[in-house]
Amino acid sequence: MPATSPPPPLLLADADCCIPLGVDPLDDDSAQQLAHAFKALADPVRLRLLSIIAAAPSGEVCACDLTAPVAKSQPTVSHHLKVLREAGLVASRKHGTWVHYRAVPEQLAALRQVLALDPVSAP
Amino acid sequence: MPATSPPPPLLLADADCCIPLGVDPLDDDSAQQLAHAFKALADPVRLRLLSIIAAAPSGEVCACDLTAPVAKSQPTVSHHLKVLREAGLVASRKHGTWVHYRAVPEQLAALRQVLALDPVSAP
DNA sequence: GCAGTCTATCCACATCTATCGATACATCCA
DNA sequence: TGGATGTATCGATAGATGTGGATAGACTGC
Repeated sequence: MPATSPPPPLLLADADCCIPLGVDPLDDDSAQQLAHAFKALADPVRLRLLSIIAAAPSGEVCACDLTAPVAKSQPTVSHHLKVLREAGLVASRKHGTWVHYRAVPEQLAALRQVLALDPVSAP
Repeated sequence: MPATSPPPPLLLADADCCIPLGVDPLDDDSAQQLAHAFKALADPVRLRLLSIIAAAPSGEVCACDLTAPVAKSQPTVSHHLKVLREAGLVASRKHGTWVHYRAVPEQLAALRQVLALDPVSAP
């Protein structure tokens, strides 16, 4: 049923949850959002998928070219891509039968900023 | 039995697994190590603990002051601190009966570097 | 020594998650 | 229109993980 639309990828850049860890203790809500984002990175298959996508010269990679490098089944790769998409780390674009994935630099930058200890070292 | 010593915290800075994601696709071993580190960050309680430790003015926090802020039991907090310690994100120091925890900036910097897309933006 | 306190470990349990076969959906082409 | 292909979803299952009570170990002060 289309009553419940798919949850939009949470954009950390828009939230107030990206204060460097060393500056202010996290409140509970921010910690929940950040944990969700880091959870998407907490799997070797997803890290490899993200690195393949991010390192692509064209900036985009067809999903059909992602199953072989990670040596997983097509449903498994699709599941991991969904997790990365819902975490806002990648974005997808339909191109006929194929789906092309690209990295979202803003989300990666937001996570980098959180891992900083002082406010100045955050780019 | 003390035959098996506790595993040392894996130091990403010493490994060759900290190449920015956008530069080179990750090999399987590097992905495993990185996933282990990000897994430590993939829990809201651990993120809050790490932020409290990293934001401490003295640079250290007694474990006895960490149970109340996160509203978890002492065994649970001890477990999460162990995960952070084994991931190399915090270090501990015994001070009599108490144990003081401090953040490990090098490990956080290594993870930040991985989340970069281009080699120059890595500090 | 002994009681009290702080920390880590052990154990059990509920929940979450990665994985893959089967299948549905969407699109293209003949 | 029908077959082929790429992708997403469903269902089931094995393994990982968060949580806390009970308990052991370490240290302090009396």
